[in-house]
Amino acid sequence: MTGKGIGQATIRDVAREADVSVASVSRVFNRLPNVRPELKERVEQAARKLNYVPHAGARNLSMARTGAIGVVLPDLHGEFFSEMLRGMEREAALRQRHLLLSNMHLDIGHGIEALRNMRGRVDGLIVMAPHMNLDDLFAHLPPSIPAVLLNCQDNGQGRPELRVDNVAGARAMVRHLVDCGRRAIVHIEGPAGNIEAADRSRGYAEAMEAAGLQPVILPGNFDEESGRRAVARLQADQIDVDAIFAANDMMAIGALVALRDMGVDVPGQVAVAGFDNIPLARLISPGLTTMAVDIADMGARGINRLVALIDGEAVPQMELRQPGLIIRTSSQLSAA
Amino acid sequence: MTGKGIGQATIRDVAREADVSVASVSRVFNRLPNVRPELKERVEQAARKLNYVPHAGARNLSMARTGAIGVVLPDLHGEFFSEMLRGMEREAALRQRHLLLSNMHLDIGHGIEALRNMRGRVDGLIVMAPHMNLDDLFAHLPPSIPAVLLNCQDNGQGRPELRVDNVAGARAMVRHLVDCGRRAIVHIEGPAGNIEAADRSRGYAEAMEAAGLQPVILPGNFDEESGRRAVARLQADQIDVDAIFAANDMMAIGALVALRDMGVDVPGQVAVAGFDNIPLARLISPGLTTMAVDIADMGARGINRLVALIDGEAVPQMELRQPGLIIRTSSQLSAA
DNA sequence: CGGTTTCTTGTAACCGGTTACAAGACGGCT
DNA sequence: AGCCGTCTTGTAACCGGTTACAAGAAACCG
Repeated sequence: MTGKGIGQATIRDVAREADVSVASVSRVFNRLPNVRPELKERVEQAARKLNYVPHAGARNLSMARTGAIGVVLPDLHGEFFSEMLRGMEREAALRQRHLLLSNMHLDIGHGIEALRNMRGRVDGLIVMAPHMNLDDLFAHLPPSIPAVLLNCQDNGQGRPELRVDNVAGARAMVRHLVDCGRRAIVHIEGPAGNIEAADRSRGYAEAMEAAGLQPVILPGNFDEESGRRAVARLQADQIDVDAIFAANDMMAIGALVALRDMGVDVPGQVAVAGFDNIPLARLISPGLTTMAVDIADMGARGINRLVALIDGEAVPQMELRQPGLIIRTSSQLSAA
Repeated sequence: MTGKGIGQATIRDVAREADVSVASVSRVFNRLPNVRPELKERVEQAARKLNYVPHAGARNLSMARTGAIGVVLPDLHGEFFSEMLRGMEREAALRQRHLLLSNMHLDIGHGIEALRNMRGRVDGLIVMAPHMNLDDLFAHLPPSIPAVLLNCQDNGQGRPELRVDNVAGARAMVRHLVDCGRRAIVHIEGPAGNIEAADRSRGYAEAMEAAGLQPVILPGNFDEESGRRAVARLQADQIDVDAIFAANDMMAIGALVALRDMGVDVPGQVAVAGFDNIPLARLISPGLTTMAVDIADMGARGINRLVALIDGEAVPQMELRQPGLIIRTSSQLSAA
């Protein structure tokens, strides 16, 4: 035996110490009403003496309920995910649930393994996987585990879903930029295969066409650095531009910083806009115009739905949330 | 019976289906070598047919090991915690561990309950509680559960600890500001009762005294708004100031924004400095001078230590990490 | 061919709780 | 006193895995 100590007291130890049955100890700890005060006192004393703490794992097994929720995210970089997690945590704490983190690093085989590992560990799953096909993902999972999907691609499993209307949001942003007098509006796209990126790109293209303007799309992958690179590319290729609409705020900020370094005036010469309204968007200078998705709230609602689902209540199959335009300095009217 | 479905297949179902014993099924799933290929094939086929996924909870109970690590944080606001969490997640994934989140909202009674709830759910704990007395916290917990403390107050429990040398960092920052020619250096403090805030405040006061300068301390509580308020207070009270050293970056940024709104030139009239080097510090304009703590790395090392501890290896009792000065535009030499 | 070793497989106890069920204690009633 | 209902308490099965141990089969040996 290692030096790990004598192991912790179990419910049977307490029962022996208090000279009662395990059932009684269980009743005391679960605050069931039908237990004589004198006996209750004896049990509590014994538990204190042995420094007994109930073993949650054993409890979970016998009750077939863990009180935990599995959160499967593609990544943890940036404020987007931390905001989402914050919202989830708030709601979960409110409902006496824990959050079990698991990120699936792009690779689907790994993702499936991650999901299977959750069985018996959590009561339900929140899955945010804008970058992968969910049919593949859920195919290897028993269908009875409750799950709520956040910003995922279409799925045939009929699971409840929360989504942001990215197409409409992107359209609205283009219209705003046009209203500000911009014409040469360039879009920096998100990573390939990401459904949110694709939707925003589509909204952009549609709105540009509707306005009779020529769409110009540069590649990106949602991080600051790719926003920077896009601007460098614009300069190198001498592309005419009076507005940049990035598919998310981090890229917009990268673009902003790059433009600042190049001495280009924002919004004087070029307007910049993003998407998500991460906390940073308000703090950066100039303030970043963006489409507000209440990220934390979305996470919270996801948890909310999932808990309802776990408790067997009916939940709406799908909710499409409309993002709202937040106008800040970075898209002020151009001198006209 | 509710409409929850017929429940999932268990190891016994698979055993029956494949006409073998549960032990054999277990051996197949745990990849033990001593099982005849033909039998292995039969088990795998049965498992596929029943869509069997092992129940992690049951496994954990019988092996007395969960593969999960409990992370107890005081809050989830702001980039500091999300960076820390990101670092932890990275390291945990590397070591095939899950993270179970739990934040203790300031209240110690609640905190104790949160810790107790972790027994049987996790193999060990990472505790970051700069704002509460750990003796109280751990007194109600069996001492045998492994735990690593991050930036905590002194504790008599002799648990491994990781800490940032906040006093030295604050001193270094004051010296830097003095070197830049600043004399009227005001400190915006963190919340009362927070050990990190107290240490930074102490470092500030010591360094000011050493430089023969008069310390001036304003209250704050680590959020942006309190940085803003401190600046308003400075203006209202007509306090003479040519540098503001906030106890963390978020307050420094609040101060920066407030000064910007007031038309005060940074760093021309007033230098601003923070502490932590959150990602935002680099992006804001002017760039924020700050003390760099590699937050994500610290989280990762915490996990690393904890895993070693769980595995019964020896780990150093305490590590004091030195933060590094990052000079950005917000503290450029004043015109002299 | 019998004895020993090695490999495969199954039986049943165990992890630490919960809980259905039964039995005993007690009080109130006729 | 006898009967019944209510309240308290204990016994033992169960949740779904792992694993010590034993037994049977196969291989190897002299």
